[in-house]
Amino acid sequence: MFYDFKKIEEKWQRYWEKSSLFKANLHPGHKKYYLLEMFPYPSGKIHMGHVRNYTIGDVAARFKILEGFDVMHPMGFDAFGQPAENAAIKNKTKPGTWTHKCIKEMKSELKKMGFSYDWDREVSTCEASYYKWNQWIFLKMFERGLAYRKVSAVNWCPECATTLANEEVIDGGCWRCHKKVEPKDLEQWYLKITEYKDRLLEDLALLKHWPQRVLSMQENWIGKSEGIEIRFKLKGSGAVIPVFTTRPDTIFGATYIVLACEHPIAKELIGGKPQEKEALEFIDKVSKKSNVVRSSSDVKKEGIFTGSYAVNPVNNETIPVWIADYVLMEYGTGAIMAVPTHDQRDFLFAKEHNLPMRIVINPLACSLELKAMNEAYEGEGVQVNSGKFDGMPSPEAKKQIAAWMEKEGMGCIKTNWRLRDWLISRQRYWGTPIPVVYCNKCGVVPVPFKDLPVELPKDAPFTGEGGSPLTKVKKFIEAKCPKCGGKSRRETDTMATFFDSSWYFLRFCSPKFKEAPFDKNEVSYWMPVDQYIGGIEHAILHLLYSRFFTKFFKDLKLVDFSEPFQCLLTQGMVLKDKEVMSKSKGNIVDPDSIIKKYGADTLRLFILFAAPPETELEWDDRGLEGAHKFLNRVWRIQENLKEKADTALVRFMHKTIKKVSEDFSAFKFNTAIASLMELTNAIYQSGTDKEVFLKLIIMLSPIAPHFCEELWHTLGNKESIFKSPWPVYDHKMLIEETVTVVIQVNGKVRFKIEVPFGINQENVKELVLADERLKPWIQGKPAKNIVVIPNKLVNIVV
RNA sequence: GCGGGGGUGGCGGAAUGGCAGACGCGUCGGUCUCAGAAGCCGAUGCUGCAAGGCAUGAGGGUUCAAGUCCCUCCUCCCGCACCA
Repeated sequence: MFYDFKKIEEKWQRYWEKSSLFKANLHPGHKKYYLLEMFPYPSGKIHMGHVRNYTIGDVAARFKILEGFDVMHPMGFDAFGQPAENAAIKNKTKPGTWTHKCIKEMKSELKKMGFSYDWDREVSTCEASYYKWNQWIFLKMFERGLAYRKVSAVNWCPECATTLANEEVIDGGCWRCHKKVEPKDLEQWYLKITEYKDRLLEDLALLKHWPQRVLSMQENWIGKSEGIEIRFKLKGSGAVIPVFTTRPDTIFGATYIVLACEHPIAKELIGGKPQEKEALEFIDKVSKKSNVVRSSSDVKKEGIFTGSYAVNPVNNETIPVWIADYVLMEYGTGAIMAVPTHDQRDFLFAKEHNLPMRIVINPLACSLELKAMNEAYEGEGVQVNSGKFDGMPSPEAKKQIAAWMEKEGMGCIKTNWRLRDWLISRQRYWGTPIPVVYCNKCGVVPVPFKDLPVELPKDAPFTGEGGSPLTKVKKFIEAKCPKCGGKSRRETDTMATFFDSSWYFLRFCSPKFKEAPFDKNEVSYWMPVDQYIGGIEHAILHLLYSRFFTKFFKDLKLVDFSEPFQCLLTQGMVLKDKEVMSKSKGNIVDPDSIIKKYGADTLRLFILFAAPPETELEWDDRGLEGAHKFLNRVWRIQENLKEKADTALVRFMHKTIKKVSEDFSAFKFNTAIASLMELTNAIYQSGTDKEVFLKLIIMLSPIAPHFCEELWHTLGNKESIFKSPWPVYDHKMLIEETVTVVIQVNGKVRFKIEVPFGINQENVKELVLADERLKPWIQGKPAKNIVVIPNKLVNIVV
């Protein structure tokens, strides 16, 4: 009664592996298709998120195979990272041992899903044969000044006892453990991603097939803002405070200056002033507040007068200099010019502290009155109180004032960016060693290329006590300086794991290549990735870093494209009871248990049918049973095949081929499945022959591959179903003999008529007007207008 | 605040400006059965006895025709954010 999914799935998984069906081969002149899903961290078990991500990818890959493409569909493991160290401490094992065990387990789970990976290309980032090239890339960057060391206040996660990149800090907390991140002064390695900021921003325009959401997130993150840096001279000393603004049109309304508490000149300014003690206390108080508290916008803006004054260069006005908590040292110059009338934050601050205001822009419709204002006017308008710019529209004044100020030497036009250089040092063991040594004589010395890889020592102690285990391995630390041969100390920090994943898609093209990170020929054949699929959580970090690396390789002339991923699909999350599945919520559905109960094909079918790929998917046990029921329904058809299918069914099949082909190409798997269900329903109505049934099976095969392969062979085929061509539809068969035309009166559907396909407009009109059913609706009134949409609809307006 | 994406039956979700709710789940009914399960067949937006009327977050507009296009507003989700 039920098909034996367990037997079938194991059988075909073995068959596919033995016949190397999914081995990607390079055939110059063929159409290639590189399909990539984000490789997983090997935690040991796959979860529903993986199942969804990889099922979407697998269907796309198998569809392209059937369409005759050379498909490369590789898989590997993002194998470095902290969980392995935690596991090593907990289980008294080694991170490597634990990781390899997890990879083995995870691979076996992936295989149970029947994914069409070319396992010959598997890479794991924790192998020296892989991370050697991380080090190679790092050294190439070092050569070009793109990898450098600097001391700065870094994001420190006390829980993970390591530093974090800006991108890894989310809401002030660590992206992994969510603990509050603290500032800490450390000398660390950075990658100069800011050198590529313009290209990273501009080339977003090339990514026509990326989701708008991801593009705008990247744009936000890079954060370009154009304006002018204005030089305000201090009254007395004549020292200059530079101030960045995007609103030069408001400069004549700048009535005071505000410094960030951390501004280097702040303490200098208050020195010897009557309010010195109070001001120092204020600075101290603010510095103790966390960034999260400081940046919540509903908090009252606090500040204190420094006792010093500056001069507004455009009108030589003397204006006070304040210190306040609402100005950030990290952005711009750490000092702002305050225009309370045209900036809401300045407005609130000025009201609070009784500071002067002046209107310099009037809205087009009315005139502002200082006394009547209860918020700042931030819109466009016409300049007033702005010297020779009075009467000019403010957008024009924005440009002209900036140009004039630059000419007069009052400031310079400048672009500010939010993007910061990428901090890659991590105080961890399970990562790629940064290939440098520190020599007392020669300073920072890179390890020569010929000495790569710098291998991770296998015998580091895992005690769970603070600090990286690498700092305790004497043999590793003690090194010979490559320059002078003298005693030197090896770098014990390792690279952030996002380094590893920033180029793995290139390694897949030639996973065993020994001369370079990748073989240029293979890469020029397979790259760029035609379709990349993964979670939205990587919208910034991983995708931005991968784009950066690709541009770097282009500059090295190792690749000839600027963007690594042509099309991007970000699949939605799998929810249970409207919440993300998680251990802490206890709402996890384990894929393995579903495979045992219903088989992988049912799981694949359900997960594709329940929602479009991009949207969230609500897990539903009953929907899963429905999917299983459908497969059984298809299974039963083979027992009752007819000699010859009806013409109507054959026509419907051609329509289905068209619809499913289009839907698969557009990743609309849910509606493709709906069409296949309709065809199945039609077969149940009229019966079918083998020909039609085999076409149905081929169309279903990317989704339920084991199931379809079994039916395919049962019906007498010898080769794999994935060696057969994708069905083509016959245009002629799409044309029906008769069509149903909807008759509307005044836009409302009243009845329908059957007419021959392609009947001319006049004839349809005649038929309709003569129809008895029309009479009650028009009551003898003459038709004002008759709209005929051929083969579809007639609308009579009376 | 800025940027992006949504809001359609009891539920998941369909609809190149042309029959709103495909397909599935659920529910109800029938068939088969000693009985049940599984199959199979049918019904299922709301309202109304019916003819019909009303329905795509709210309100306006364009159009012969609007879930779809335009305007105003409400609301939810995501990202960035005292970013000057």
